[in-house]
Amino acid sequence: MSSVLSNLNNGSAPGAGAGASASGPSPTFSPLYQQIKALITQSLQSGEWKPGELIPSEVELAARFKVSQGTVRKAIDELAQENLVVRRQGKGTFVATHHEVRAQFRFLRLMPDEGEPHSADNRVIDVKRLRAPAEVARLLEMKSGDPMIFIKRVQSFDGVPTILEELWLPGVLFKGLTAERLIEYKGPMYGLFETEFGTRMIRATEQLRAVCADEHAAQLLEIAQGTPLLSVERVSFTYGDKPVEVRRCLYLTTTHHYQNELS
Amino acid sequence: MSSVLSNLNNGSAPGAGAGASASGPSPTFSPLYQQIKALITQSLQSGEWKPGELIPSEVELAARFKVSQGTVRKAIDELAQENLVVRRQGKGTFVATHHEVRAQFRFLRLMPDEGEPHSADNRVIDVKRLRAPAEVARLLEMKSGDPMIFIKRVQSFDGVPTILEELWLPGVLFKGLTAERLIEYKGPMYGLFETEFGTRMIRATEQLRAVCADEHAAQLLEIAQGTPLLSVERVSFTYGDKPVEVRRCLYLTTTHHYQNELS
DNA sequence: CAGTGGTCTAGACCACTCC
DNA sequence: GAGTGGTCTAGACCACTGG
Repeated sequence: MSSVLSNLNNGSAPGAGAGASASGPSPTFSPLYQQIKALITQSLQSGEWKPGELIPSEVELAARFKVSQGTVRKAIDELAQENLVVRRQGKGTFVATHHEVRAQFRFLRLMPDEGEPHSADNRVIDVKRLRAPAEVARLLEMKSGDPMIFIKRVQSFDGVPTILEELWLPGVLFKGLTAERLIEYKGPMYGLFETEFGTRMIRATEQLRAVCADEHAAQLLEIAQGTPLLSVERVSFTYGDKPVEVRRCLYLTTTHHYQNELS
Repeated sequence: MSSVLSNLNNGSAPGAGAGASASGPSPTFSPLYQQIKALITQSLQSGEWKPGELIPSEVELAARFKVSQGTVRKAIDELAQENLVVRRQGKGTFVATHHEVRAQFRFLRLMPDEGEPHSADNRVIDVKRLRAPAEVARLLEMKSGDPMIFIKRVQSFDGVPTILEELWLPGVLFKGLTAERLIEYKGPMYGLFETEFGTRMIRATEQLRAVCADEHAAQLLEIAQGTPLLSVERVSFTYGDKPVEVRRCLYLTTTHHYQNELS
């Protein structure tokens, strides 16, 4: 009947209301739409519906979960708001993907002071297999010394080197990742991760600081040592709030700036 | 009857649906709940309900606007999401205010690298009446030379000068603002603006860059000239997306960082 | 206890998209 | 036209808050 959900609709009329009922000392309850949301998220995570694909319609999901369309709708509303899915009127609801202009700029806040953002051209400096340093391991909730993939690259805009990035990825999740794959791949790196390695970045936290370019950074960015740079340390998370990427970026902010909205 | 709204409910059954009907070449339509949202926003802006106060209940608003409670609910949902209003179950819906811990950190993203954020102590350096420079006027959609209030202050954490700010405010809106008022006032500056001058900051945009401390900044922050600083240029907006503050901050990021969420 | 927001349902009509 | 998400209603029960 009521599937696995803690819904208690039986015979009688409409009106349900989740929450505790008379029976059972069950400790925690969550609203029905939250449970639906969790179920849908599971299907997304498991790859039952892949990025870019259409998910079942609201009516179909309502039937599957034996709840009203309104409840499914509220669940999907929240998923859409968290950018896990995208609603398109008349078409349906799609799994979000990093292969869209739309999603690109959520994770790249560096904008030119004037004019529209150009696409960067990427120069891969290095791709190595390394052991996780203590700090990286801590941030990714792994053990120090676990196998990792380390990537260093420089991004240029209009031929001007502007971003120097160093990434750490869990070796287990990104086994076949090589410099060649990175170089030949067209499009955003998170798109590559998503389609080739089945790991989709959902959200990230960043810590920003102003620092001076050391000799190494100065050389790669072709600037004077001591030039002020914007340091951005990012931790990215996939489904289930699992951290899967540590990234340390240095942005040259002479003709660009980091754009942020406080709302 | 149907008030001022473009709702077309008459006699018949339930089910309404906004949008164009047979009559009239009316060009633009917006959903009912958007119109309700706009009306509520007007009441907030006009000061009919002041920050911290309780607004009428959903049922009361539904009656007033002659729509269903669900429609009012959707309008308020969006207002809550935009932080214009705060819902409290069992109590009611309140006008958001800057006099809450909750609201403080939305507009101050600088966090200590370790430990909990302390409250800053503020040292007002200067409060002047000036004419708007071209750049400030442009950002605030005013005319170059319009009367402005200029504020310069330094904020310290644990006795360490960390933030140097320069603010520009429209003189018309902040007439009675003096150094004394700023100094004697306890609590967040946006709280002062809200209660004393009736201008509530709703959202802001920030542009971040890494720069070097010039002589002036170095002196006030008690650091060496050339120290890298995080430059944050903010424009704040009040109701109706009207820009009412330009702020240029310099953050010392040796023991603090600018925290950001990408989601 | 009454009043508030929070959840859930069922059913209606709408605008949009694609065939 | 059929199918999708988007809006709207009316009514039910719930959890939480306060007197």
